[in-house]
Amino acid sequence: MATNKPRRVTMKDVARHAGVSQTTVSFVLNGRPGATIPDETRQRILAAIDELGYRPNAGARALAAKRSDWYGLITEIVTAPFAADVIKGAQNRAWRDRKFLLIAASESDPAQEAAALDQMLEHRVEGLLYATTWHRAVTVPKAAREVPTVLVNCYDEEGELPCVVPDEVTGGYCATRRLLDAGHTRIGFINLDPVIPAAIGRREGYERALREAGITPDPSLVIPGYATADGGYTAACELLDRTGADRPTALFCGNDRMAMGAYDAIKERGLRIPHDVAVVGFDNQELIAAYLRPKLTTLALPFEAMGTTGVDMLAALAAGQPLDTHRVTLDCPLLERSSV
Amino acid sequence: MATNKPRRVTMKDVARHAGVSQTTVSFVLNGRPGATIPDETRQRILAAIDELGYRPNAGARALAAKRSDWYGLITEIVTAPFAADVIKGAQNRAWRDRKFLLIAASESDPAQEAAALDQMLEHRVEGLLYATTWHRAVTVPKAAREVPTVLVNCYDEEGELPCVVPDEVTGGYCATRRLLDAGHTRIGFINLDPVIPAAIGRREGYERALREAGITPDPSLVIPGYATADGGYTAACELLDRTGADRPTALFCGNDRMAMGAYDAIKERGLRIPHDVAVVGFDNQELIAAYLRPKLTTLALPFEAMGTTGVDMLAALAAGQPLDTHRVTLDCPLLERSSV
DNA sequence: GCGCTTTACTAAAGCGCATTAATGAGAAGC
DNA sequence: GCTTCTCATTAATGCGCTTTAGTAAAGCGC
Repeated sequence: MATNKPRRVTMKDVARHAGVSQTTVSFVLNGRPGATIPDETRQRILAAIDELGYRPNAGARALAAKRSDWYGLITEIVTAPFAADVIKGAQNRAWRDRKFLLIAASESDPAQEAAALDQMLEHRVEGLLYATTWHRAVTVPKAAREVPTVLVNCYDEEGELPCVVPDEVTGGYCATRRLLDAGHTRIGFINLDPVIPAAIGRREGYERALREAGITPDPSLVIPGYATADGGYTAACELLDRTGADRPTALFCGNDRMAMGAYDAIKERGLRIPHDVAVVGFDNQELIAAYLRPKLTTLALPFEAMGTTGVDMLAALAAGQPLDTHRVTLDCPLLERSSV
Repeated sequence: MATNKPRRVTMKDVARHAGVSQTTVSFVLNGRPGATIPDETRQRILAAIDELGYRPNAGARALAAKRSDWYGLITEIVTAPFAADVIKGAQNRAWRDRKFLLIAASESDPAQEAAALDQMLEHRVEGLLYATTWHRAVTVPKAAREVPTVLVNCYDEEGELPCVVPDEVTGGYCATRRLLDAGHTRIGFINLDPVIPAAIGRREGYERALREAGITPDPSLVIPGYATADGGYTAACELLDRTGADRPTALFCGNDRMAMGAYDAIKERGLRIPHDVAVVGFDNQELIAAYLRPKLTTLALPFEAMGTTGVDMLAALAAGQPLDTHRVTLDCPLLERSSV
């Protein structure tokens, strides 16, 4: 059933209704500099637009102006709260610049990712944001080179593409520093998988903070664990079952889920948080951090800020400006709650 | 600095390179039925496309074909995990139909919402999905009437717009039924704010399940609470502090956060889950439900399914087909864990 | 060889807009 | 009264594509 479409109002209709040419309408709409339009005419045109309910056709405009006003955002998994924050940040900044975000989830499937990328390029995106849920090296599909691209929360091995990533070192430093400031000197560090950037960077920050405080890092206090509550539980048990002065009085956990497990281990032993053992987490997962008892002091990854910064970098690149920093790092803010 | 753009390859370039007309290239690309194109020619054209790295221009295509292939999705808050699931479902289904999703967050700000809607209409979306994070009545901006619109997880008071919502009644029924099947006869119901659809529907289901089991619902067992862990804790205390046979042996909680609070109240009293008190939650918030001890049996809201169904309804509407159901309800699946 | 159909292809119009070059009207200058 | 200039406006072109209305050539039956 071809439901005879009512044919949308076009600029020409507006022009006729206002008794001017289509060009004049276009000038009014785009605030053409160099074209002087008396207020009387402008009002007449605006009135016509209003009366007819005219809406510019973004596609036609893009075609004629050779600007799409689109940015593409490819993210691994839409569902992850992390990804959502990146989207939020990017979206807000993009709309501010009157750009639109074309969002696609790759769902970690290369085929789907390639398809998404194709679609974006066919929509003539003026730039591409490529975001991951966890900080790591990625291989970006070649097609992405056709357009300015910024990596968010990841980087390419070759270092060819600009990126914006969290400052893991400073994150580890801040967490440790917070515990040192609270008087702790034996600080256990339940780290993530030691080969990933987060684990490497945070450990570096952890050790730096200790050295600055005149403490020689004790490698036996750093143990890796699976990034789950169980993993945190197991690792915490190992640290807490040491005897006497050997036992840490504070734990810095690789993420909030691990901190959740650590809480269990601590409580099981009749120890109190933060009196006997202080805990700092990482990730600031609201549902965990804010609802654990006591509430968890943790560091947040700057997802939203990475989203906005990514768009800013893209805007610069798309405008042909050189970036002053090829690799931007953003701080991980410390969120004070009650576990230290 | 106008970095002289290299001018993209167009269909005309492909045509020239393959020694055919632009029309023929178009026919090949669109698999025109009725046009017969010998394989030899088709291959020549495909080769040319490949060699030149041609990509169709989606905007131009939309303009000429008068189809945008866009659907718009307006959601309250991108950040909420709920919204992410709707996006995921809608996105997947849309891509399957070779449609694209233009996603915007209204962030509960009417001005931003209106702006987003304008942008969508200017991009000539062929349909609109309007989604909320919690099931309720909404007032949709008038402009949405310009295009087929489906409400997701919400409805309009007038009942004019088609919608897809969770079946709260069946949800409440299933939860209660599960507890009845486990042998419980005094089931406390810590409900959400009694005026919202979720609370009303679930209570109806709760009472129906009881009656079916030959139990007369005891209104004193139903108490509303704030939708937080604290709210759940307070309500649970009230129920659990009743004496003897008056005390419920099972709790059905309005959401997982409230269940989390209820857990605390139960454990505080030295009662065990599920032996002394069984608990069923709602929402299936992974971070809570899967990590509570014992893991929480809960119902999931069908966000992803609502997303896909919404797109399906939109597709039907956009094709001019009548919907067989104006108001689609989707079941809330029960997720068995260990709290019953 | 004739008319007819089928096959393989194309010219041209136009989608709704931005943009360039141009034009007519009036004001200013002499 | 004439030119020159500014102001307000527009005709016309084309962005890259789809689609309609064709046409030239080949194939076929008789």
